[in-house]
Amino acid sequence: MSKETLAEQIANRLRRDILRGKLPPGTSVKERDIGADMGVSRTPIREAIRILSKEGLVELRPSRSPIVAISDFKEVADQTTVLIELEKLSAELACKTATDADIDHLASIVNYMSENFDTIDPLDMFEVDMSFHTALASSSGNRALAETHSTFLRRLWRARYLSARQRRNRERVVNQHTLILDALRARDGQAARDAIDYHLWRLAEDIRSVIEQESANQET
Amino acid sequence: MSKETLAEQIANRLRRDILRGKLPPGTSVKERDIGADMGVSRTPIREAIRILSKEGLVELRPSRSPIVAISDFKEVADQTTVLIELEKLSAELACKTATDADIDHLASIVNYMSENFDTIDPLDMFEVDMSFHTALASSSGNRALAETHSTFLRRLWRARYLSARQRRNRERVVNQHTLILDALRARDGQAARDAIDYHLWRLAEDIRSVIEQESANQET
DNA sequence: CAATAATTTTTGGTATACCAAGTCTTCACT
DNA sequence: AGTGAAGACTTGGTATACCAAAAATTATTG
Repeated sequence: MSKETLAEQIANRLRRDILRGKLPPGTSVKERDIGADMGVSRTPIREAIRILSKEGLVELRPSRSPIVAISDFKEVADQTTVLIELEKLSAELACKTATDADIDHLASIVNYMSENFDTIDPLDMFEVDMSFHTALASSSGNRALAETHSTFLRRLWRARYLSARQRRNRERVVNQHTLILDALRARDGQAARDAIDYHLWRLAEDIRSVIEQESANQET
Repeated sequence: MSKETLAEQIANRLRRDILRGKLPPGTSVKERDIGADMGVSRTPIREAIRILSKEGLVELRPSRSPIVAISDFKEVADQTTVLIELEKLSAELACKTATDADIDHLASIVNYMSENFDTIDPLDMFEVDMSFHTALASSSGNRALAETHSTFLRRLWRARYLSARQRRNRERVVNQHTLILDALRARDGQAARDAIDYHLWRLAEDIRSVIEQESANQET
């Protein structure tokens, strides 16, 4: 039994399909078709589409089928820029407000990654990586910030997912996470900002290369 | 004739009522009642409520009437923190990307404020002030940033509105806007960040005092 | 054959109806 | 009078039906 509303379930399912690439960008999302597929009426589907629209995953067009958002290169770069800024702020705030439990939690994530980083499945590793950043944002104690951060993290999920798959040197990630954690432990806001900046800047580069490669393939 | 969908019109109307205080925090927003008042069915109203919920103006509760969001003090402070960070980023980016037209537009707003700041109605002045910040975010050339910024600006609308009404020294605002504009013209990203930081920090103080005062009244 | 007008179809927007899960009221029983 | 159970009512969630606008298609005409 699920306590979620139907619309939320549908939103979750559609979100997964979009992020995993089952519904590639540009695909039209027709209320009736989806409804027929999933055996539910248009109403909750409509609502689910609105949810995803606010998350930036689908694009609403007046009197036209919504489509899966096409993330052109600049769009992704822009979103990454915002994400970095939000996470830097999170780190800085977390230096003041993070509890010992918060830090322990982050440490355990880093630990897990470092101990398993050559045996773990890349996809699982990716999920763990995400959880580190989410936990960091949460420990800022600023709910609005954590939520907005989470939204951007989700929008960039696909790009990050693709870039994480092809990345070889995961050791780098562990080291950088450790740096962030150290700054947090030292309660050094500026150091934390710098560590995040450096870490995510590398991410941005990875994403850039993936997007370029993907759009190059699409031209073909 | 309006090109907006009914749901959007309703959302706009409800948003205005909430921000202007006609629907004070805690008021329950019942689909059927609103529908009866405005002579429309529940469907678009339901959708409007979802929109406002994503904007943080109303709070959805499982199996319960949504209520107008209660903005406790920390919540507003947190949102202000995020807004400041977003606007600092906007200013920094704008130093690189703003076109001459963008800067001219901002300059005209500052000009208008400076020339009319003792004759203009406080409310209109407030709207002009808002447009300055919105225009600044837009000239960053980062759509995701501008949209998120706009969301937070809107969430804080009521608090800013209240603080703007009681503020006497609007000259200060004009001066600070001029500083921001100067930094922009000089394409000095750091100076722009600092100018924004200083300007909005004052705003945060104003908001703080208003909220404290309001919640004090509410205790009575 | 081309262009355009008419029509059919598709699709989102809105209204209405029904249902289930709470909430509140009321009334019976101790 | 206090307590609790039953039922009426409120309210959000979902399904279905209808409408209008926009696309796509077909027909018509030069």
